[in-house]
Amino acid sequence: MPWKAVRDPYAVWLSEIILQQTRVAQGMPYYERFVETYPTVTDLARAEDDAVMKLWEGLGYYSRARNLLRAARMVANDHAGHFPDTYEELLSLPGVGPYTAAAIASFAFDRQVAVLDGNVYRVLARYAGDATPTDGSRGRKHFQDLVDAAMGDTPAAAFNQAIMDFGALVCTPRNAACAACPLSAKCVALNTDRVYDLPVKAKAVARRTRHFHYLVVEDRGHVLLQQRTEKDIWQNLYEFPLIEADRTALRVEQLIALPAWPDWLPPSRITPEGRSTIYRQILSHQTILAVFHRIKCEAPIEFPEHLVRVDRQARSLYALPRVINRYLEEKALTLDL
DNA sequence: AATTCGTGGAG
DNA sequence: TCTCCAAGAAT
Repeated sequence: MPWKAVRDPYAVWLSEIILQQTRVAQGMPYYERFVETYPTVTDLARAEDDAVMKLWEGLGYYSRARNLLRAARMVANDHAGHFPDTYEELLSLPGVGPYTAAAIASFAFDRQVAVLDGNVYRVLARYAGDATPTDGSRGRKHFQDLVDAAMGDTPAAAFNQAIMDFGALVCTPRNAACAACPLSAKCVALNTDRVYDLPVKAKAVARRTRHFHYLVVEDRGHVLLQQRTEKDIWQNLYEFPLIEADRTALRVEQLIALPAWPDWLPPSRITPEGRSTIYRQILSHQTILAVFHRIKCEAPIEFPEHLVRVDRQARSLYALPRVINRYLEEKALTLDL
């Protein structure tokens, strides 16, 4: 990884935020773009919210982007552009939790703290044959104790990098390299044939299905977008005006009758121009079924403040959820009709 | 403490 | 198509 030898706290922090719940291959291009666009934390602190969201577009878990900017502004304004160098102070930054604080403290400042991430859970649970559920506060405390003991006085930066690399390259979730593993003789999981039963997670993921009807309102060659502000998915991202319903099998003529139909879009002034196929977007806890309805405005309409009538710069300015971009790409629509 | 927050790759 | 889950954090 390009940042592996780097000790710059900004680079370490940025890469660790990007890699939260994210594969290296997926996060790498984002890291490159961020350091290129914002070489220092001060540069990032001066950025516009929408610009940072746009750079984060497609990476998911967008609270990371919002907290990234909040934290950058705290470092720039409250710490004179210098990252705090202790675990506790790092933990106080928005978006920096126990794992990330330990990673920055050890990699950037040589503090003697051990990281606990998905790799560490897996390596320790297997090696010790430990079936304590890793989700939940009790499991977290337990495995933190184990990794603290395992690290001992070994220099933290080297130990943390090594145990995570070991989990990522040898003791992998599937197809672990047990035959080549230097710990195989003492690995309890291997010697009791439980490698793929560990680690244990107590809870399973439950997904609910939601039905989104997007109104692609074309007004004299432009399109209307609105920002998501509710405490819900995709907060701060932009999307077409949305009507959420209980099913996808609805046409504009039926949507008009719903209470959720926007009052600024009078049915008398529009012409429905057909609906898209159903787009499915799977999130961690939801399945979104989205239908796009093209609607032509016959006469100019007035719309509320929270809507933006986008010109040809739209796609370079506004961060959109993947499902919106997939629709635009498939339709070869650039928003600048 | 339990839920919720995206997206994509692998099997 | 379906499940798992990836250098977790906030609420």
